[in-house]
Amino acid sequence: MPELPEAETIRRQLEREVLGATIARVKLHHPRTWRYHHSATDLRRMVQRRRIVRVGRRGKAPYLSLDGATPTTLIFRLGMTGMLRVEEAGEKKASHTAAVLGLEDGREVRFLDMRTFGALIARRGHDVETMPDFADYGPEPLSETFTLDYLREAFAGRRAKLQDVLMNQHVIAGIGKIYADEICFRAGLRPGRRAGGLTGPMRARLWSAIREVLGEGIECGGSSARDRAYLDLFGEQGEFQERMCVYQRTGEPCRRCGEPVRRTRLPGGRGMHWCPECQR
DNA sequence: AGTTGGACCTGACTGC
DNA sequence: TGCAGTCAGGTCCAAC
Repeated sequence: MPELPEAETIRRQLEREVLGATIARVKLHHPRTWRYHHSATDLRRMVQRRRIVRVGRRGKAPYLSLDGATPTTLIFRLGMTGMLRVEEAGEKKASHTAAVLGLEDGREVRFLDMRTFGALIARRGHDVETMPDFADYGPEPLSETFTLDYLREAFAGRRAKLQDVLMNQHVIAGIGKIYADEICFRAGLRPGRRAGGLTGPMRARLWSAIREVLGEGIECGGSSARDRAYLDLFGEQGEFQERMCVYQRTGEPCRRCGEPVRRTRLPGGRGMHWCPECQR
């Protein structure tokens, strides 16, 4: 599923492909894609006939900064199955094409979204930190604002599970289930333990693991673990799944100690993958 | 405020 | 073969 490394891969590819291009027209095919707007027309008007002056990302969401009389930002909420493609206008559209941005040069940015958890959101202005989507977001884990001190303060008193807190976008932006499992493995910590109970050395290991694992995810161009998983702007798979140690490896030997990887699913909760030997 | 659990979706897979 | 049930897990929202 698209998490920070996948979103960053998309951002980098988009930057190369469409920075400076002008969006000539917008076609919205699925009503859930514009559900954050009063109407499809409202969203279309905010985005059409504008030039892309910056390609950014906050957490799991790539976005386009658009110029014009009123500066505007177009945010891509990818949800579970949202994907972006850049293709020639004549090329056959994939099924589940939810929206299309037609560029002046004849290419299209296509938004695919099988489960329609994703959305396109246009906001006035260019400062995403003040937008309701991101105002309460935690720091970018690969930026300088994400320090060990921040991690200590943000985790203090937290009774929720480590996995849940890692995935909480208000604590740290950009981590989802796949990378949460892999980060916990790298840090040698069980995803089910309470986040507030970590010792100083544990937090230091976790801090390093977050940055290492997400950095490697980006180097690999993201992960395409499942059948219908993430593909990049050109329909290509990422490679991080080949490096994964626990996610979706239930019963397979731990890459470090050989013990079978365990999967725990609490009633009502998400599944957690972890090594009972390597993680405490 | 923090935490939990359900709802939103569709397609692949499982078991009878 | 068919068909109900389960699972995938990002985000929002209601309830404690």
